[in-house]
Amino acid sequence: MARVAARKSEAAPARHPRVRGRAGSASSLRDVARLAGVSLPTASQALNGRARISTITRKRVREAARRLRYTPNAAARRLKLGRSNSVAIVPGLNMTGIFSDLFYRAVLAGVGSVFEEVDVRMLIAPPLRPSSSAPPFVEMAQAREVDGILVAGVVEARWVRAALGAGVPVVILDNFVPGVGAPAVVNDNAGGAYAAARHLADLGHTRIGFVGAAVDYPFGRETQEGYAAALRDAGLERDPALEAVTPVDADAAFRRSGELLALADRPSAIFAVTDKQALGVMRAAGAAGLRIPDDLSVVGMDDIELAATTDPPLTTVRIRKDVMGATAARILLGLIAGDRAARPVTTVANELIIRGTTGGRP
Amino acid sequence: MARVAARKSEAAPARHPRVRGRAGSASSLRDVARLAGVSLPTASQALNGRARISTITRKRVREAARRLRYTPNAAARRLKLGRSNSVAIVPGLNMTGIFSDLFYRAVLAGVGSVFEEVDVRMLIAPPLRPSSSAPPFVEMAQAREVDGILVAGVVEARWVRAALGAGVPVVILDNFVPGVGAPAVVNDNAGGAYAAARHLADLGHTRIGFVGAAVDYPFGRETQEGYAAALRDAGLERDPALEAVTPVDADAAFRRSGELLALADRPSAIFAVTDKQALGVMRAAGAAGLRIPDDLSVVGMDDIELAATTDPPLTTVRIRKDVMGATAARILLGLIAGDRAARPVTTVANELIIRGTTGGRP
DNA sequence: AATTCCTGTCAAATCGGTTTGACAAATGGA
DNA sequence: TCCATTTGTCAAACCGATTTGACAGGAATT
Repeated sequence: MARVAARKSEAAPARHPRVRGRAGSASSLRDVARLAGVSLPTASQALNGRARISTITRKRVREAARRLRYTPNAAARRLKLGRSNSVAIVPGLNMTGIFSDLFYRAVLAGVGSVFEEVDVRMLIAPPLRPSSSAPPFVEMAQAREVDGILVAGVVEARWVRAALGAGVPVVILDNFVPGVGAPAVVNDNAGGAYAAARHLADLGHTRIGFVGAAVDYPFGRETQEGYAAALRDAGLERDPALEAVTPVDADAAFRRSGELLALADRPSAIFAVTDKQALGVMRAAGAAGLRIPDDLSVVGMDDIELAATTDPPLTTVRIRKDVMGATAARILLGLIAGDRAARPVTTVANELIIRGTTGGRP
Repeated sequence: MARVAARKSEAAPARHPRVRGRAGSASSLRDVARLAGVSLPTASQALNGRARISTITRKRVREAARRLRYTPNAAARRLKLGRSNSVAIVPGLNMTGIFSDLFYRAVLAGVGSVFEEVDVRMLIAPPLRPSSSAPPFVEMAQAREVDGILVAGVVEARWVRAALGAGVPVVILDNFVPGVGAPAVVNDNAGGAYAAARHLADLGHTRIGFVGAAVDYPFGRETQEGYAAALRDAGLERDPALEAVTPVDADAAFRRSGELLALADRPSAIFAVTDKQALGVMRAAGAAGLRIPDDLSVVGMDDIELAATTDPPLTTVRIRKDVMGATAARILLGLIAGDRAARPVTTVANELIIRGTTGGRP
């Protein structure tokens, strides 16, 4: 029964010499150890530098690793270490996809820069859809496929809880889910709107129009509050006739602001809560024969790329999306590292960018 | 020396009852097997359905798995199976970041839809930078961290070779690297330009201006070729005075096309190779007092979101970025599955979208 | 009743690393 | 010279799954 032994490939040099470089055959630590003439654990230690290894041995192992183009197998390392060194980026319910949303695109640029720096992988999870079954990111948490989860936008509380229950930290971007242990990073919508309206008031405008967004969402509500607070602080009366709520796109804003401008006592300035809407306002001004900023001042919010190239360039409140993203990423890294004391909500301040669409009262 | 045995946790029920549900303690297959009263391999088989397992046992195991919210550990499975079920998306040298580029954003929407469907994870690799050391995606290949790589844009041939050498297939989007075994998916730039110019010729225009891009890149060269071919086929002479090359942005195009329109024998139509440039042309027309399409026809290329909302809406050649992305993804999946016969280059056709900026010759 | 064939289950090996602890050799101190 | 350290290496255990093959016990066949 000579068939018994000969399990270990050590036994005999096999029929063929070892096939190296064949497609699909990465070299393992075992190969490195063999080439360096040391045991497998020694090779591991030599490369990772944890234990007492003689300089000469370490050098031999390093050289062997280099020659074999050795790269540790990611799955093996993850299994042993219990960390995946990667995070999931989850497009929220309000997004059509991570790549299809202008706002999140910018936010994620900030996220990416932070994770790249510390060599953490970013996994794009499939976008959330309303559904009764667990979304993929929950499974990813339970499978320990990721060390942390960053949700961008709207998400159901129970799924966040499920992920946290699996021991995987979650940070929520641009949205706050109360009563769940997940810290959030949001824009200071109220502050931004305040700055915009205040800027117009400071220029001497007394009839300041408002093109807002639906108040059922935090964004719409908060910007309206900021606008109202600015008027109050400037000693101005709010006039419901000057306030409009429209969907967040240029066409809708074009139509509604046209009506505002047709008023006998029309506004001399308009604050639109998004640049897209501001673009619509500008078009409406043109259609009404009003010059900007001489006859009408306009302020937007967001600072989209296009804002700098309109004619005249748009004064706007810049939402620092990259900062939001980077902040969220850093908080998540902290939680992964074991921090327990993350603030429930971190608010990122805006920046007023004064360009050419605002001027003194005519 | 009673300390000897008692390694296996089976031995004694320890001081505390098993801590389940503690944060960070996912349940393993061992837990499931124990709860179901079967051995570990039996549990595995029961869940994966490969072998002969009695219905009753299978049911018991399934139930146990459900109760424990068992999800197989991703790293363990990957290690054993030798596949990671994920692919890397690599932003090419010409991109500032995967999220910062309008073009690739759209392409990646298509990529994402395909991979989501088959439950393959998408890893965003750090953007390439010119450097002598191996970019991250090569290491990811060598570490078998991904099963395949999708490069979007410009990439150095040697790094592609390195990844292929590690046995990981690569597909290149929007660029072709000759002499490397990586299939490419590109847009039919020449065909699109041909369609645009031909459309103008068919409308009766004989002096058709061209606002192109630098010919050192394939895009610039191919669109110019398409334009030239269309004129030739329509029996028109090319006039160098009507052809301009500008950076791909609205301002540059605005200036250069202004010069074209100032010519005594000005063009009655202009084809700009990108929508951004076409926007500049439209502005130049406005500045020169020319009405569109009555005095000047304009065609762009790309079909950016904005194109549909200009005044009048822009006639353009739609680059089907989502199709490009989906095609590349499918080819990559094929290669991962073992296909050997992928076409070196797959060209995706464009679509002429006729809107309001083109009309018959004045 | 003896033999063959299924069925259902499990022990053991494996994927490729990391880490603990044992041990031999070299060094230092008395 | 002898004992106590220190230093360098390796054997073995482990992470959490999958898969092969051995082995009982029951059913079917002769």
